[in-house]
Amino acid sequence: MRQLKVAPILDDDGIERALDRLKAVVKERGLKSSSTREAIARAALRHCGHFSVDELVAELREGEASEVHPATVYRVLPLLVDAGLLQMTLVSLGTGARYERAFERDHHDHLICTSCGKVVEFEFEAIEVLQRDVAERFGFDLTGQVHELLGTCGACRP
Amino acid sequence: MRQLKVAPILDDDGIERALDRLKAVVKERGLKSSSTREAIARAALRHCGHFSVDELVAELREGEASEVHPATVYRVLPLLVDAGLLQMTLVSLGTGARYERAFERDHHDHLICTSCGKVVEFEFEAIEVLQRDVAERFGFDLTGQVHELLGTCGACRP
DNA sequence: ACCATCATGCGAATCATTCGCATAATGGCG
DNA sequence: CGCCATTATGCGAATGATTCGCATGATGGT
Repeated sequence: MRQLKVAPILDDDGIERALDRLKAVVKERGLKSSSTREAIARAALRHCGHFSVDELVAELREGEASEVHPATVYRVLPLLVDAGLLQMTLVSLGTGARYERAFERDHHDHLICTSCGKVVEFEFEAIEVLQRDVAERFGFDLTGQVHELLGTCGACRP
Repeated sequence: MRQLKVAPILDDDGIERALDRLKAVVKERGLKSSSTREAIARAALRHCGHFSVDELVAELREGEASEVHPATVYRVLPLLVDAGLLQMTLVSLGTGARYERAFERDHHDHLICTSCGKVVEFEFEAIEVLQRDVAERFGFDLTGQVHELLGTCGACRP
């Protein structure tokens, strides 16, 4: 088990690789390219931590795509998830979806303090092995998972 | 690891024990008793599987509490969760909260087919041990968790 | 019984997300 | 290179779950 540092920034080459992957998915589905979608992908990939749709929209408006409409972002994000660029996280907090980069990044789970909101990211291969065992045992093809541990951190306890 | 059958019905004695626990929490927080809250608790505890807020409201309207307002149910459910009578589940499906009984029931996780919606409940002590390890390692007091495995079941694959 | 406090019903308000539609961009094909 | 079918986008309205504010009713300690 190990705690993960903040995810390293994805360098320019990494971004290109991610966009290539996106293009592949776009082609495979018979979709068309679009600069807005690419801008959304770039803005999302820039992030090191978790971000909300609103934050992403705000950043895009400041920068490359001053006209993006939230609806468009809502339409594009699932595609980025399918392409493996992002994953949805912190579902258990309930207040709107949050995303984080999944491309070229170790898979990890979250430990969340329900009192102060602190989030610890950890990677624990042993758990993943067991998860795969479960899926196999029941004949499932594992495609995703939500695994969030909720509790009270040391600082929030008397 | 073992698959769980449908949860057994909680018998009358069990329901009384659950209500006692609820009363204890109510007292401890300086709240007051109420027949509506008890009716909501009873209706919720009757369920063997997962249920939505709407379903619960509908049942209450048919039965013991024909006047309950959804807002009240929304207010009461978190208390029942805190008291350990219920837990929120199937968060990853996204469409509104679902609950299930947690009182006098083995803890378990869910394996969900994203294609047909089938849900397999399983209990896997080894995973829980590791979860506790993680919490301890980071100084957290574990109070809850969301653990849902998503995939495609055998029947939904070619 | 009295009174402060909590619980409830109700409808309006919120908030994230989705939809419908009109318009713009894209890409394959002639 | 330009046409046409198809996809992408912006926009604002619609949705759907959940929450809020408030007036009224129930509860429990004194």
